[in-house]
Amino acid sequence: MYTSLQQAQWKTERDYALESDPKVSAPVSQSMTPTGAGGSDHDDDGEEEDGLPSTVTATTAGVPSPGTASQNLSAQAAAAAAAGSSLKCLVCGDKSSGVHYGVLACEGCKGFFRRALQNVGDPARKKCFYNKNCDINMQTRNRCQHCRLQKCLALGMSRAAAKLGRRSRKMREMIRTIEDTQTEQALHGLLSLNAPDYQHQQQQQHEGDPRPGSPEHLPNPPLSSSAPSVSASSLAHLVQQSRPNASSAPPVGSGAFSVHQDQHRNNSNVRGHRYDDGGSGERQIMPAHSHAYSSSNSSSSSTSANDHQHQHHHHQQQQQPPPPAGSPPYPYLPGRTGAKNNSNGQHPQALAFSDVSMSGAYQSVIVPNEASLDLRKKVSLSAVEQFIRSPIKKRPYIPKSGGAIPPDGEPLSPSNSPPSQQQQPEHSDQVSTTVSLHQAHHRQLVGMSSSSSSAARGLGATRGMGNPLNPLLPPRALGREELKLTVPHMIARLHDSYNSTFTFLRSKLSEMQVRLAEYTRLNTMDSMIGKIISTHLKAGNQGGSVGEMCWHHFQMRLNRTIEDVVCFAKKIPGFTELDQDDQISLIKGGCFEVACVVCAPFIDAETNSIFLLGNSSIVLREEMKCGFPLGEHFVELLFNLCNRLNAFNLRDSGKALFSALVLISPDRPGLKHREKVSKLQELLIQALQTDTTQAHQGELESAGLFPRLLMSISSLRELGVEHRRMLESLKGQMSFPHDLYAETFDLIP
DNA sequence: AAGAAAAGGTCATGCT
DNA sequence: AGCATGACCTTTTCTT
Repeated sequence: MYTSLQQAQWKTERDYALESDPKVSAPVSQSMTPTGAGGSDHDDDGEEEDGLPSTVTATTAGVPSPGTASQNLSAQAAAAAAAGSSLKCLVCGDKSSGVHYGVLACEGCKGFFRRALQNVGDPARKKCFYNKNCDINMQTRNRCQHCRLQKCLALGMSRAAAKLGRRSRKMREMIRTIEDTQTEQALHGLLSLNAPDYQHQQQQQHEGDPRPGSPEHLPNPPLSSSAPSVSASSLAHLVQQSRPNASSAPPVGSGAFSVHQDQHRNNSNVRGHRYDDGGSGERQIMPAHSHAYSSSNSSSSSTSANDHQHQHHHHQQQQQPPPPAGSPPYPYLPGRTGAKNNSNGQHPQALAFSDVSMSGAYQSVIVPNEASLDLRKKVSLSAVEQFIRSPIKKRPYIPKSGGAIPPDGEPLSPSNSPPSQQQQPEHSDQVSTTVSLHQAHHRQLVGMSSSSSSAARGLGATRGMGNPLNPLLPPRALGREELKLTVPHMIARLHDSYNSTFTFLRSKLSEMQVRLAEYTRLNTMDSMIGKIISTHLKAGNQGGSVGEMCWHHFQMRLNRTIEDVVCFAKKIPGFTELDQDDQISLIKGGCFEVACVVCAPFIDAETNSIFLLGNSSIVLREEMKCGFPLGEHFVELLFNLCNRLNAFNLRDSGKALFSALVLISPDRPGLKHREKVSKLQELLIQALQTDTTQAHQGELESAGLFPRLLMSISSLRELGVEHRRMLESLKGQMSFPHDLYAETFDLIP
């Protein structure tokens, strides 16, 4: 589909001119002269740095195929009509030409990101001259390379993620059925994880080129390794022990929870040694993980992106307030792309995010004037356009967040239109999206099969529907059991469960803040003193490297969190109704990833450090890398992903729903009844979307939050794969003293 | 084997 | 002149 679509979208003014004459279907011959100079070595940098082999294209001075272009253009009209949609670039809102580097992107952003990967250009230009929160849309995308790149990365663009872009037609259709265009992009990673071909892909990775440190080519641990060996395991015991009567739904409310929790805690105490954190009596932190930008297999992007960031920050350090060391948190928060009217009255970029169009029926809403979208070449630009178009530096750009007055009296940019105006389209579209999801759910409830076009129909039918706050309630009376599986119930229940389960968060986060303040103050006084004290603070680290100390705390925290995850999982409505072996499979498969979500706040982007709960010490990223058995790459992924998750600024309810969604994945190995898990997952998706829409209503950052969350699931998965892979390689070389951890990850010899 | 999809290359264009 | 951009192209990889 994308082929025809992209053909339809590659229109320059020349094409429009040609189209005006229907007889002229062939493009002006622009014979590409293959210079043969090709053989670009650009990728070499990235490959060395990020450990990712780039796809080296053999540039055989190709023979231009004259027929191709003609065929392309002659098919344009039909293709456009058939496609019936105008997919938007998630970065800038321009017309997308397909999925590039894992993200629906236009040719411009594709090329931009490619050059970024190739590390082409002056790094100084990658600097943001504003507040690192520049709005990126079609008109402004050339103003700030830094923010554009950051947005690309935040959306999950990476060389490695590109592989997720190739999926079967069947898969693509399935995705489209489920969601609107924008969310489809976000679901991309999630659903592809569920797809059989994902596992196949993992198998291939396992068998494939094992390049150390390169998740893209990591030999994954055998999938069977994560399949549950249920019988008599302590994990199974945990699940069984506090398992509520499967025949009766667990009551909503803390009472029932506390019983389970108590059981759970008591049980923990029995294995008290596992929680011994060196005498502090505190639970330790388990570092989470991540990836500041790339989604899946982000390694490649992460590296090359890091390269950029490092260069970028090197420059910044000379001219601007010191940025955080290493990869800073992505400053471009989702919502910075809020709807705005640009000077041409063209469509606000936010529409790219809120583009719910699945069919041509909505295209007009998204792209009122196609021709106006073509901004390049030979078009005489208006003064305003020229102002907007001219790139980097000279432009006095007014960042949205600051709301500052333009430095030299320029008129306010369109980005400064009142929030109410900006958010209106976003909100309404989100509502529509939500409604379409609800309808899909309802179809399931009533046993209807969904067709590929049903989403679009549903969307059309419900556009403008009222009551945005409760669009998900099924329009029919529900039985008691069904009532339990409604979105509002799910949100309320999980919110409670999250807070009652991960009780260490509040106190430990406060402690972390105190430590961080102390740490920052000392570092400000004197970096050397700070370093010394930092090292001193790492008490209990006797002899070994900081990385080894982190490893100790990492295992303890994870060991403990696995229990919490079991507890939390059982409070997910519908979870205990799953097959018991499936419950264990889900927990085994997802506990690490949930732990990452829960513990992400203990990574601080500003200081680029992690807070160890066990001894309350602050450890810098670089310090942790030294001797950490899971490898430097793992630490990189961990920090980047945590920073990315933290940037979402999720409320507790959002974290709870997101954690649950991470856990309830029908692709986990060993599942017997995937369809049941799949249904539960779908409900969680709806709940998460509803919650993020409502909880972040009115926040500029909320635009695109939901899709970004979904996309980050693939990053989490990637980190989980890396975690298992590294454990596999360590298996025979060290002992794992924490039983639950060892059992969960099949480390027991 | 054919077709689809995406990566990567080339170069006209416009800006500094 | 040098550089960034993006439209259009070929090549490669994957799916059917």
